[in-house]
Amino acid sequence: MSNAPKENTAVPATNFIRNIIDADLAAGKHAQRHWAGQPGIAVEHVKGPLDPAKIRTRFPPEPNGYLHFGHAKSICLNFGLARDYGGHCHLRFDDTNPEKEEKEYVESIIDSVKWLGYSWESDGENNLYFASDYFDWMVACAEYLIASGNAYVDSQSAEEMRSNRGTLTQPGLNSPYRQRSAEENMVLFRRMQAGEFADGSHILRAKIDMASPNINLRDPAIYRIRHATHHNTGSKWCVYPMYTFAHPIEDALENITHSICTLEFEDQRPFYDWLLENLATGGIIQRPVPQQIEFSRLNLTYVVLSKRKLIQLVEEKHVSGWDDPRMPTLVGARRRGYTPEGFHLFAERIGVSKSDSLIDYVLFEECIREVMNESAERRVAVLDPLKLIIDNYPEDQSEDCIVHNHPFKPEFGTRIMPFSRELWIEREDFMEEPSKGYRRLFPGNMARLRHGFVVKCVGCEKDETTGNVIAVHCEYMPDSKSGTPGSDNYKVKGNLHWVSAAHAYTTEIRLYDRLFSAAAPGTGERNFLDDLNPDSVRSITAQLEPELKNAKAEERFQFERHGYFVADRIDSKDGAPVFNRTVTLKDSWSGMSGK
RNA sequence: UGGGGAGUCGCCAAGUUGGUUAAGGCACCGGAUUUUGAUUCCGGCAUUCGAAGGUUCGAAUCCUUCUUCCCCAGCCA
Repeated sequence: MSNAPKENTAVPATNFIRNIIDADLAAGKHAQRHWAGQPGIAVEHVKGPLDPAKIRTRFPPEPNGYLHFGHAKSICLNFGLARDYGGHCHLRFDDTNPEKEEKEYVESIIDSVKWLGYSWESDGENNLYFASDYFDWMVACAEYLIASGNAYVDSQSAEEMRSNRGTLTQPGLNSPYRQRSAEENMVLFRRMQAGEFADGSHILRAKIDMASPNINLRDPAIYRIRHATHHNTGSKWCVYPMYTFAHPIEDALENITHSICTLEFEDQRPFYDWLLENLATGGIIQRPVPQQIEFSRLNLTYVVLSKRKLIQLVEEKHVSGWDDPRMPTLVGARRRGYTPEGFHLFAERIGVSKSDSLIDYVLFEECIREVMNESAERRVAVLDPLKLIIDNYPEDQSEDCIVHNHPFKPEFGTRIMPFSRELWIEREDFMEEPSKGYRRLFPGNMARLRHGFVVKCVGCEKDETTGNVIAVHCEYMPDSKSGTPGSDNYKVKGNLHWVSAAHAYTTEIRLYDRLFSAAAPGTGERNFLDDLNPDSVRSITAQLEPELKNAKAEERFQFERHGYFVADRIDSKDGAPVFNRTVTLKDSWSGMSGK
């Protein structure tokens, strides 16, 4: 088998984040951090040995929805960096808002990260964390800020705060409560914690600069009152930290070295640094403090990734659910048949940068094909069946054809396909009046029934009323059987796939196409729903080779000349699989349809 | 008219202390092989780095001006 792909000799991908890490490592920036074996404040960590992890990154989803392709980019980045640099990547649930988060999402996120092939357990560490487990420390940090005069309790209403924040071009106004003493602030914050106040009546703010040109520095809210039940802490707390405040502390407690997030948090970085510098000065956390690094989020053509829009697709039933194979969620991708390895390749190929990008979906599809071309066994499926009758083949006879499971991987073995007088072939593989360049079946032409015999087309039968072709007739060449001596004496251009009608496994196949027909759904004034592709799924009844009856849920195959398919993990039964088309094969023949 | 970012081939993206003909991938276009019109292979594909000036023997890399796009005024993350 000579056409195996050559080894990938491409230079390893580099990017600005790797450059930063390379420089940090060369400078020994993080070499002196201690690690207590678990997250903690400085006094805990210093008791531990030097951190064995060269770097620590983290993937910090809020458990308020399902993971999508954008998260996959971040997951591959963070876990990939940790793997490549001898570090650890933590999976951390950023669950600081009790009203939006649910356990259901936690489970799904864990499943999806595992499915992508990553683990937060290694070297005796289990780095799965919940920000909500740090609430005691966060309160302590807040109280330190109060004690050091860097935070105060504001008693303005949300509306007053907003109007006093100023605008993009005008500075804000100091709150009338800004000058409260540290003692008074401490008492008030303790009473907030004790549940003495109603939601919204008071709020803890960092005391920075109401005139800052960076609005995030205009005394940002850091702790709010929320009388709500939290998925993890139940009703233990009635005050919850804001992301702005919580995230840097989570990173510091976990010894994160490189805190990688998306571009919209860039304006947040000065506060990130301000907070951590304060806490390090107070001896609460170790130095050096974590560094926030921002990269551009993933945008894909023909796809929407905003949570709001995905929810709308599900709730308004434009799709069957979060795991609909057309959804850009990871649960959807899994059902569709996309592979973790495909995501890895994709993440590697798209790279990481700070420029806003819109990646062509075909790039993703090509990654999937590339992975599946290597790994998927080949099978035969006739999607649009037309009867082929071999006139000179005995009616009551059948014979075995031995077929390789993979064209360039002999180790994948062989299987048997029964051949008989009546076969199913693809309707588009016959043309009574062939178009230019057509090399399949037409009266007088010879073609090979792949893995079987060469046949010569002798005519067709038509429905008398509709004029549709209902059967094609051929004569076969008994000495042309694939794998037998002399079979190559027949030089034919056309190669068609087929399934013995008497032996076929008849089942449902779902042909998926892109969910949206516009490259950028909902651009401008358009509603993204107006760009929904009306033909994004088509369910058909197909004739498959008998071997496919034994396919297990989630088994992937290449259906030759069609594409890659997966046995649906939800709807397949033992001995009765149904298939989803993951992606078509590339096709440079313009006459081929069915895409 | 505030602040923070980004503009290198159709789509991504290397390059960043200025130094020979501007990596690589995807797409695309040839051509070879092929019992998948798939795969594989071979070849082609930016005199130019948002624009205009300037510095220099020499600039995508430095300076100036201009321009386009993205983000920020939640007690969301």
